[in-house]
Amino acid sequence: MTLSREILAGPTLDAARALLGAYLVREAPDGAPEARRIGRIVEVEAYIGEDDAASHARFGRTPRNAVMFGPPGISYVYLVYGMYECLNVVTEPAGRPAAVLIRAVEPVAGVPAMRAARLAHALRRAGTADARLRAIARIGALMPSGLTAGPGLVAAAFDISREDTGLDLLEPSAPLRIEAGAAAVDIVATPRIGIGYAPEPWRSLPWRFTERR
DNA sequence: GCAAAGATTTGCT
DNA sequence: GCAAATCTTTGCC
Repeated sequence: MTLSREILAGPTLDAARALLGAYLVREAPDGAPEARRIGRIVEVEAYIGEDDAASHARFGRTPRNAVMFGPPGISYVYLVYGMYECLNVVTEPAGRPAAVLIRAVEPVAGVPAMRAARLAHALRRAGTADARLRAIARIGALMPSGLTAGPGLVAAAFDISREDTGLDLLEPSAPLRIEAGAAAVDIVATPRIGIGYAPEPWRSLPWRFTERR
């Protein structure tokens, strides 16, 4: 199934599978092609409805999650643990709160820009000179895939923040967008990460999708 | 208004 | 393998 508004408007589990293999694209602020960042989406999680005890929508509509109740294809970015931002793609028709969390991408283009953004993010948090040196060494040594191997890291590498909430990710001219790519073939479903607070059966539902490597 | 907890990542034991 | 870092969001008084 190739990515489209229709897919995102449909069942979120189908949308999540369709997002695997699609490209996350961040246009450079100055439009320089060599600084455009592109990543192939390789790990996602689905959050479906107000009944989903792991979803931000479990409290009903709130100021933070309002966009989840809106139309599909829109971005929802939230701050987690006071430190990292995470990008979601809203799914299902307006009125039904659901989204797909982008947990990891495989860098395709713009690796230097991703590394620079990861470093800038880390340096903003580093208080001491020693911490800054460690960050430079650690991030400088990362393989490209390591730059975007987690939801907070994807956001850091692509300069995604809560200000990016509400964008239409399917709009071809959007500065941050998702483009169709070669669909993932071999998909593995496992329980979602970091939701130990949720009771069963939510905690164990296989709503995390990765591409078998 | 206050307190608790969190869709994570990193560093140290 | 575990705890700290860090601050917003939400529930409750």
